[in-house]
Amino acid sequence: MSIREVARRAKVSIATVSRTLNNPSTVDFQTAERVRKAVEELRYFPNSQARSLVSGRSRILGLVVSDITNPFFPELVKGFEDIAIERGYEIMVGSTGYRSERMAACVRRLVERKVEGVAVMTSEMDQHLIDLLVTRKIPTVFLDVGSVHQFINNIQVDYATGINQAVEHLLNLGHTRIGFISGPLVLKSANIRRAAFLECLTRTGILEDEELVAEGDHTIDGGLEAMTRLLESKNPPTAVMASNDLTAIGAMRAVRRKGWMVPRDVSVIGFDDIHFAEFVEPPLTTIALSRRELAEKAIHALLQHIDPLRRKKSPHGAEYGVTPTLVVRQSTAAPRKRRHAE
Amino acid sequence: MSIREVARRAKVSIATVSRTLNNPSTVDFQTAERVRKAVEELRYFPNSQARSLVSGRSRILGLVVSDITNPFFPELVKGFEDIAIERGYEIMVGSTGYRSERMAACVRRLVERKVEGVAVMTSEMDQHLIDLLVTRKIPTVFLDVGSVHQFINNIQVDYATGINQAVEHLLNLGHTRIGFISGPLVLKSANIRRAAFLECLTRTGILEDEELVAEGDHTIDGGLEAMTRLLESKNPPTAVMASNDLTAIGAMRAVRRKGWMVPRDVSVIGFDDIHFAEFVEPPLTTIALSRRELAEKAIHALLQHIDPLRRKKSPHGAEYGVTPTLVVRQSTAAPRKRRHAE
DNA sequence: GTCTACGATGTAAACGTTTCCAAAAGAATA
DNA sequence: TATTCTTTTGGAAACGTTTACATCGTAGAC
Repeated sequence: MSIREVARRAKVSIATVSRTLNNPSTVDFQTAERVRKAVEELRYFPNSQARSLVSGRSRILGLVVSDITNPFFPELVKGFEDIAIERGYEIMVGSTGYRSERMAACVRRLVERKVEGVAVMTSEMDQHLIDLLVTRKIPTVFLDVGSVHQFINNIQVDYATGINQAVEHLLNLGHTRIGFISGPLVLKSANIRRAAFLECLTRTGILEDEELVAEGDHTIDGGLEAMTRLLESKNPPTAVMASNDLTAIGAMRAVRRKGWMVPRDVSVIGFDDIHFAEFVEPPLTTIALSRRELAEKAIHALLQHIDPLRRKKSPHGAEYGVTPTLVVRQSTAAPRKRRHAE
Repeated sequence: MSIREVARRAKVSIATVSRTLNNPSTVDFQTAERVRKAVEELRYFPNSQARSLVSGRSRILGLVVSDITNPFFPELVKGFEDIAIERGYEIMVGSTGYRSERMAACVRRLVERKVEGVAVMTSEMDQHLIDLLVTRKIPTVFLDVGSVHQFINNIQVDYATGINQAVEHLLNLGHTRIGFISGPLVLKSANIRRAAFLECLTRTGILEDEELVAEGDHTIDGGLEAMTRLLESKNPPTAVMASNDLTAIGAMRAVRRKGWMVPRDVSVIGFDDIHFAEFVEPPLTTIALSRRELAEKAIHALLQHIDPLRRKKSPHGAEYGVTPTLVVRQSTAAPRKRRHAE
């Protein structure tokens, strides 16, 4: 059961067993073999709690997401898990459900489990929770909403580039009335995306009309409602961009409900490129944000702190960038002449 | 940082601090208050590794899934997490990616972390891994593929009931040629579903034709391919049931590609009722398998073992049941007369 | 042949808790 | 007043590791 029994069976001390497991080069080959044999025979597995208690390293990374049920996240979790395992870490996932007390409970659990780093891939976090992590010197990486600091990293999505590609795509097709459906504006992250969209649309002189932007809630139903409102205006947009793919899918439904067709009557562009985007009808043109890349950057950022920490010189947090790119599918096309809102 | 500092600040022994945290009734109210104040001021969080090392209870439950990216799982994970947290446990999720060496690594990690129970919600597990868990007296619950044993529980999905409902629904609509697209037959779980479908179809005298059943792989593309094959036969089915929703969605695409329409030319029924089923075009009629219920049953089964274990009388494993039910949406309708395969 | 250095091993002290046991101090009983 | 029982507290041993330090050969250098 414990290292002691392995030691007894291999006729060595527990120290030698430990060394065989962690630092085989420091023990005689013959002895090591004997130990390994004993380990095998007893089916001994080291107790990681004891291990990390004494070594101070839990080898766990925390991942905080808002809602695993949101199709954006599973791929992120998967990437995170794959890479973490590869690097010898485990992950502990927590969903906040957008509720701040769940977020607090989640952080508390991570701290108690002595995670060596936390990736917060959801909307902002209360300052006192951040302090909690910082005072414990736990490296943290945020998505979009973090301000770089000691132990605090941030991954900044370069919205402008992706959105510009999309707008250009629409302009080339001949669109001039381009609408936008945002996420819920209570969320800082939704505001960031909204600001990026509007900034780009106004810069190209496209968006003059207040009527062309609506608020959704990052769900299909929200997108449907928002788009319905947009379509009710006297002069509806000929193309609409959405803050995420679910919203875009909802928007497409709204178009269809009105008896119009995508992309014939309205072009639709999403954001994220969730797996399903490829499989809706018509396949959704969208701005792809690679979850794999997000996961890679996040873990890289965390590890950057962890190893040097052992060497007593922990670097300052850093800013990382991820650039989304347009994926053209079939939900966009040249606009059709319309006389009126029929 | 540690309990010792709290003790010093509250001018008590560490034993008293521990008692205040775990068993407040055994310590004087005034003292307890003093301790709580110190805990608060120092922002002390107990170290769960030390805690579980000595108490022998990790308060972690393991959840093994095949692929978090498969839309069936996120809801399961969510339910599992919610309920576990509620009961004072954490969860540790592992994806196997259908690869047995990943499964082994996953189990190993769970064992090393001393999880108090494991839910294996994926296809079968090698016997030696099961033995690993059993000899360590770690309660386990399987989905469909487990054989009840000491410490081993199983949740049996009552496929017959759900499938019967679906077949009856199709019969009532007037269908007589009903096809079926299975999952990958290398997976035991896919075989179980397939057997249940075929058994039901042959019982009602519906399925005589080998040509009406095809093998998919539980993905959209697999469903598309399989359905395409089915549609190529001289006398294609007027309705098709699929082993899961992704397959059904793929099947619908195949129908559309052929220039036919769902449900006008072919009715389609899925299985699982993933969240997206409601949002495809047309909304998918499917046999709903509640992930929430699965999670509840799984945790219930595990907890059943864990608490009594402390009281030295651990019950034998048990069999639990979950009954899926038909959800009628718009992918099914009465068959249209057809002369030929056009 | 002695000295030094090094490689292989063991001993024991941590790590931060929980919990058993004993002690102390009243309170209740005889 | 002496005894017993509570209630509250502290001391110390465990839990299963890692790791600094000590020990002991043995080989190479002189």
